[in-house]
Amino acid sequence: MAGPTTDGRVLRGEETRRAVLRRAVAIASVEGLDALSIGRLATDLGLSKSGVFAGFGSKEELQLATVRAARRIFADAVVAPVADALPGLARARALCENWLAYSRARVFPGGCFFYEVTAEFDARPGAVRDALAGCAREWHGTIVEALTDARTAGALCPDTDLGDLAFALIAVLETANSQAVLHEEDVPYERAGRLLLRLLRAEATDPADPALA
Amino acid sequence: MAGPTTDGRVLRGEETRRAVLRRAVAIASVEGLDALSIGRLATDLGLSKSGVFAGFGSKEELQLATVRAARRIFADAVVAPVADALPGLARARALCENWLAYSRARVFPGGCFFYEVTAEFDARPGAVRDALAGCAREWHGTIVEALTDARTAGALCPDTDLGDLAFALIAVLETANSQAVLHEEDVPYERAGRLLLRLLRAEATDPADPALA
DNA sequence: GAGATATTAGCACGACCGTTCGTGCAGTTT
DNA sequence: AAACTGCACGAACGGTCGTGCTAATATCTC
Repeated sequence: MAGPTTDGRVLRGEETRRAVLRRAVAIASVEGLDALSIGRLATDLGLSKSGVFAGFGSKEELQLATVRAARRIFADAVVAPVADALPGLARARALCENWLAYSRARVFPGGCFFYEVTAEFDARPGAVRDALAGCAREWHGTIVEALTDARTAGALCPDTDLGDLAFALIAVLETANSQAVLHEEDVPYERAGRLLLRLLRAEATDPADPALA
Repeated sequence: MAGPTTDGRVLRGEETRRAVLRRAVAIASVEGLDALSIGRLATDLGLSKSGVFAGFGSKEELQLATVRAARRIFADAVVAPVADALPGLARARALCENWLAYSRARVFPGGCFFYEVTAEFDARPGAVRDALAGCAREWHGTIVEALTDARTAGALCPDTDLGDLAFALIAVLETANSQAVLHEEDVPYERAGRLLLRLLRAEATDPADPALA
């Protein structure tokens, strides 16, 4: 019945949960989800260990909540802004450019949260891995969707393998992030920008398409 | 003056060190270098904690030794076999194909050791990060060297940016590993195989070069 | 043989881990 | 005003962590 709760107690609770998660995504992007410790979060935020624990119920639930929080931040930074862009090729390119900007700006201090954390959990079955696999599929799907629109609109060759193209785009993005963070330099982002355009132009019906300017 | 030691005591020591590292690289490729614990290694191998500790002197030295051990395994699996291949384009391609086979065969149970561990440490300054950055540069250099030979031999366009090309090849390899491990499927390896050839052909003077068959 | 040396074991330490419990307090409901 | 609800607290639990010590045990040198 009641809409969003106005109970001051639960509102305060949600606020501390948010504060914990804000700190958690930052730590995890640098040191991984395993390095999240309840005691450390509590100390950092001036809370009690048991208070932090109670807000999530278990370490794994804290990790899952952290993944969800990161997903939201990523969506806001990378996906949401392309709503303005035209569908199709322009939107696909905007997604990639936004991604590079998101990594470059260190929206998460350790670079892309999902790069760090997926490498950490990709070989460890469990709820966290499943959640991360879901995020990866979602992002992959977002790109494929934009590419599909582009092909439907006639901007991409009809026989282009969209799965391969999306794979290649994502590969360029993630590697740019990885090398830029590891070596602390910007060159990888410049390489990625060039390669992105080449990959799209190679499949475009009109290499001089204004969306690829 | 004695060459390689024949002292049975140090030989035994080296053997247990090797045993520890064999286990360590396997664990680290799945769970990361932070998940390496001296007590766990000791239990797994039926040794005492202090025995394992004494063989390395500190946790960080154990991590560094693990990286060195992984580097050796990688070099043996991926780089060494291409000595037979002709230099140039054929060798560049062989490096990439060997890399895919190395990931696919799970030479390390968690997929590529360096993918896992580099993501873990890329944003954490320290000796481990430096060692990993060195390995990355070395691998990057190996590819660029092969590509340079190929261009010198006239197999690649003279104006090809070899850095960009090496970046793209590595991007495809690492992403294949990442997605294959995360989703437990083989499709990424097939995509990578196709994309590899496309990338090389796009820069080749003769797209029908037998090295790209 | 005796004695030097290098690898391993046993044990203890302080610190931190995730988790559980009982309690206090602020806000809501009646 | 009284009863109830939900968040946060402090203290404590059993474990594991990395790291020091001090023996014990092989192996080498003489």
